[in-house]
Amino acid sequence: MPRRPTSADVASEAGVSRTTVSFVMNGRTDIKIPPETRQRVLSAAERLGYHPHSPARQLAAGRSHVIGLVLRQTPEQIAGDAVLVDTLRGLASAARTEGFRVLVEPLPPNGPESSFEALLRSQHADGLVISGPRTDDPSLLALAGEDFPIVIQGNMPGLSVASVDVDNVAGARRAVEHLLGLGHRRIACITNAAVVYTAAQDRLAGYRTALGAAGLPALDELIEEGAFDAPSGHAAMKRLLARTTFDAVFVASDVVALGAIGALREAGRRVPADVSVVGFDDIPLAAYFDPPLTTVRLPAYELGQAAGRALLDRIAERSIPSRTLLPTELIVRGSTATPSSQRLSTAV
Amino acid sequence: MPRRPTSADVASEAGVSRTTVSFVMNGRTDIKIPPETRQRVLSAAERLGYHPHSPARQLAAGRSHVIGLVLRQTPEQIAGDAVLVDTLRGLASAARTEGFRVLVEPLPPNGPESSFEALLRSQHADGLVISGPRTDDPSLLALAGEDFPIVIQGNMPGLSVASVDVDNVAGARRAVEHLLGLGHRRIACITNAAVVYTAAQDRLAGYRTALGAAGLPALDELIEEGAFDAPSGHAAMKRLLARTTFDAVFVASDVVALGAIGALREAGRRVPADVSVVGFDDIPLAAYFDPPLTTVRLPAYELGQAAGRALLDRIAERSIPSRTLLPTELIVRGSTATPSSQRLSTAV
DNA sequence: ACGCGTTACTGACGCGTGTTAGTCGACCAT
DNA sequence: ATGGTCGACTAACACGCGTCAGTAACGCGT
Repeated sequence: MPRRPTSADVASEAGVSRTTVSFVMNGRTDIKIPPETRQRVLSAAERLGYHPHSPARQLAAGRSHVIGLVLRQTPEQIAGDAVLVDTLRGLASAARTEGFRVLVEPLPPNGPESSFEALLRSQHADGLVISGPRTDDPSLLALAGEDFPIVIQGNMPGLSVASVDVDNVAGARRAVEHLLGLGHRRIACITNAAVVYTAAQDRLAGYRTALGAAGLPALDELIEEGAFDAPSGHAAMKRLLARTTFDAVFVASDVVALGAIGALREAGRRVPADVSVVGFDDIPLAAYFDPPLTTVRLPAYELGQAAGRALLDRIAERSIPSRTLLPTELIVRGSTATPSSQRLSTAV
Repeated sequence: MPRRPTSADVASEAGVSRTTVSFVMNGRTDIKIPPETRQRVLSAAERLGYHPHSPARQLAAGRSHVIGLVLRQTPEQIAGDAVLVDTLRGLASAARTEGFRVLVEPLPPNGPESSFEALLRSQHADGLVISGPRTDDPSLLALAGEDFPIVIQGNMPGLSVASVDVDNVAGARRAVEHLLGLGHRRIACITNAAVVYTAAQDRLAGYRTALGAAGLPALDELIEEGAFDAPSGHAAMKRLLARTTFDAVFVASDVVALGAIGALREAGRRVPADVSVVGFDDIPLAAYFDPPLTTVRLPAYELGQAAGRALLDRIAERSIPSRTLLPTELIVRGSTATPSSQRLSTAV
C-alpha cells in the first residue's frame, strides 16, 4: 500500500526542491516563480494526488486555521435555541473566507470549567467564539487576561473582551413601542431567561425604556421570568394571569411566547382579540403559530458572520471594535391588534 | 515574553528525559514508571503550566483526534432541522469519551463538491459523519471506495458504507397504525421532503406498509410532498384539500405538519375534530402546538451518539455493524381523535 | 574586467511531539 | 564469578512542512 505523497515526492516528481513546492502550494506572491515552473509543480501534485498534511503545516506555521465555537449553555438552552444553527452557518462561512474551519465545543456551564481553555493553550484552535458565557466564569476571566483571541457572542459588561451581539435593547424597545402605538397601556413582559443572563437583562431594559419614554411606569407585577423553553413561558403566563391584568404582553423569545400563548388559550383569553403578543427572535415557525406571531427578527446568520469576522481580524491582529451591535427588525403579523378590536371581539 | 513551555522544559524541570515526560503525559500503562517519578513529572508540568502542543502531537502520532460532521444539506434544510443541534451534542459527547473533538463543515450540495474530501486527505480529521448526503455525490463515492472512516447518518442503500439512522419505516408505520386504531380509514400523507431523500422514502414506505397490513390501498391521490419547512406543508395541504377528502393525515415532519395544520384551519377544518394529524420528529415545540401534536419521537441525541460511537469504532478498527437503526416512540397528544368524536363535534 | 542587481531557485534548520531500540544498574539463580 | 532478567530510564530518529539565508547564473551598465 503506497504511502501518502509528501511535498518531497512532489518536488522530485516536478524536478524542483521541496522549498519551491511549498512556495507554489502556498501561492506566495512575494516570491517570483515563473509560470511554467509553477505549472510543473501543480501538475506533479495533481498527478500524485498530493494533499498537504495539515498537522505538519500547523506545526511549522504555528497556526491551526481552526476557530472554536464554545457553547457555554445548558443542553435545554442549546436545544431550544432555534437560531443557533444559523449562527453556526454564518460563523463557518466567515471562517471559510480565510481558510479557517470551525470546531464546536458544547460545554455545559456546570461542566469541566477549564476545558475550552485547553483548546487555546494546546493551540488546537487559533481563537474562540464564546456563546452564552457567564460573567463569573473563572477560566474565561483568566483567558481574557492573557490576551488570547476571543470574541464573545452576547453581552458581558465589565469584561475587556471584544463582543458581538444583536441590539437587544433597541429590538425590545421597538417591540413594546409597537404595542404602545396600537394603544395598549398595560403591557406585561415575560423574559426569555433569568435576568442573570445579559440578553434577558437587555431585552427587559428595552421594555422598560419604551414604557418610560411613553410616560408609563414599569410595574414589577407585570414582569415574569421565562427560561428558554415553552414550558417556562406557559408557567410564567399562568403566574401573570393569576396575579394581575393586562391587555398586551412582550415575550422576549418566540419559543417562550408559544408556551405563553398556550396558557392564554387555556385561560380563555384570545390572541390578539383579548391580549396582543409580541415575541423575539423570529424563528422559522413563528409565521405559522396561531395566530402568526408578531416578533422581532434576530439576524442569526449575520450574527455568526460578524462574530467570525471579528475573531479572524483579532487573530490576524487587525484592529477590531470592542463591541458590534447588529440591528433587529420588527415583523408585524397577526398576534397584535388594537385594543378597540379587543372590545369588539369580547362583545361578540 | 516567555515562550510556551515544551515537554523539554518539563523534562529538565523534573530532572528526567523528554521521553519519560511523554510516557507520563500519555498515561501509558505498558511502561513502568514509579509513582514518585510520575508525580515529579506531573507537578513540574503543573508548575510550568505545560499543555502539549496538539499539532505536534498530531504530526507525530498520525492522528488528529478530530472527527468531522459534514452537513450536506441546503441552508433551508439545516435551519429547519430542529433536532440537528441535539444530534451534534450527542456526537460531541460520544467523541469526548475518547478524547475527540468535533469539527462542523456545512457544505451545501450544490457547493464545492470535494471540499470535505480535503478534510480527510489532509488528515485534518480522522473520520467523518456525513449527514444528508445524496447517493450521486461523486466525492463521497470516491472516498467510500478508498476505505476512509466514514459513517453516514441516514440511509444510503447500495453504498457499502456504515450508516446510522432512525427506524423511519417502523416509526411511520406505528404512526399510521395509531390512526387506523382510532378508526380512520381515509388517511392522507404529506412527506417531509421530496422522495429522492431516503428518509422521506422510508417514512412513505412505513405509511404504505401500515395501510397494506390493514387491507387498505395506498392511493396516490392521498399523497403529497413536503419540503422540510412549514410553507411547504401549508402548500401541500392546500393541494390535498383541493383534490380529495380524508379524515386523518400523517405528516412526516412536525415542522411541515405545523404548516399543514395552518392550511386546515384556513379551510375551516378543525384538528382533531374534523381531521386527525400525526407528525414526526417530536420537536420541542410540538407539545405546544394548538392542539398539541401527536407525533413520533426521534431520538436525536442518541442518534448523534450512535453515529459518533460507530465512527470511533471504525477509526480504532474495531468491527462495527454496517447499519444501526434506532427505535422511535409514538407520543400521543391532542391532535388525534376517533372519527366518532369528529361526528360529534361537527354536530355541535 | 568588474561590480551590482535580479531572477530562480535550494540546503538545512526548526516546529514539539511519539516511539523504537537501546543503556545501565540491580537483583537473582546457578 | 557468571549469565540472565527486570526495572527505570534515555538518545536519537521520525513525522511533514515553513522559511531563512544563501547561491549560482545571468544581464547590464561602465
